[in-house]
Amino acid sequence: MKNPKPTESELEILNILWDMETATVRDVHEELLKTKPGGYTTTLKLMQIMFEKGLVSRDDSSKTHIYQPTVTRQKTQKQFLDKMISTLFSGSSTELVLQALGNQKSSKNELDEIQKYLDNLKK
Amino acid sequence: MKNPKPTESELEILNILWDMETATVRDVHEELLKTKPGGYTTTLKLMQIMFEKGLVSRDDSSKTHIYQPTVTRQKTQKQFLDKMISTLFSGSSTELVLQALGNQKSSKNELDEIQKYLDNLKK
DNA sequence: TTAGTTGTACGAAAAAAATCGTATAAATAA
DNA sequence: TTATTTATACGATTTTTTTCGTACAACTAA
Repeated sequence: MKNPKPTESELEILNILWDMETATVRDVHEELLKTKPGGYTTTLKLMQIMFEKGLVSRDDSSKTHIYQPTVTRQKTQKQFLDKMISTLFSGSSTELVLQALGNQKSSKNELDEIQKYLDNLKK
Repeated sequence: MKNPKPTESELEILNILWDMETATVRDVHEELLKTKPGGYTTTLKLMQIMFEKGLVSRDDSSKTHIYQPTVTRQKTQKQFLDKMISTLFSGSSTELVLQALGNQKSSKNELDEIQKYLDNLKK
């Protein structure tokens, strides 16, 4: 599979890897435990599967392997956004944006930032 | 379960129901076939499960049951957006909006619409 | 050296989701 | 009436995802 869509659990792990840049299974597992119970080997297995799928790479030169994400946060965000726009917003990113803006209200600063961005886009 | 998160397949069916307002299993199945192969009973089973979950209601007064979505497109959009914002955009809807705007470029008209919306929000 | 600790590999079980076959009842056509 | 078509119900199987137990190797401390 070229761009395998990460599963829910894999996404949690990717999030940690994106923050840490580089991490061992234990690092990731400890971080996961903060929000979700589970055994160490579960995390290990997941990361092994992610390695097989090519979602992460690893340095196995020493006993404790060191993992890195191979997909970027941005790319993955885009992957999920695109999917969502097509299946839930009939292909209209505008619809999604309006809905997202309506949902949680952003601060004035954030709105300004978006407007600035829009002005740029329009030029 | 109060607000069960529809699965991928259930979402496809909901999309059809949202468009048709009301539909039989056959209606839905025929529509599904246009984009995805599969047997009739598969669709039937899925819709039965959705009924059990409360995602759809049905009128079974005649032999051929007539289904309706019980969740709105909007509510479901919000449900998935919220999930996505929290797991993939560290809780920032602004980040998501910027990313969505950057991805596919919207037409000038759409951008205007968003700006108008923003102006309204800021007041 | 030997016991304990920490790590990976791997298979298998459990859980969740999707698919389908078969039975059967109701409607329809001949 | 009888055969055919068209539905639902429902259990079973398959597939995908998640979880975990066990074996074993490498490192660490005594």
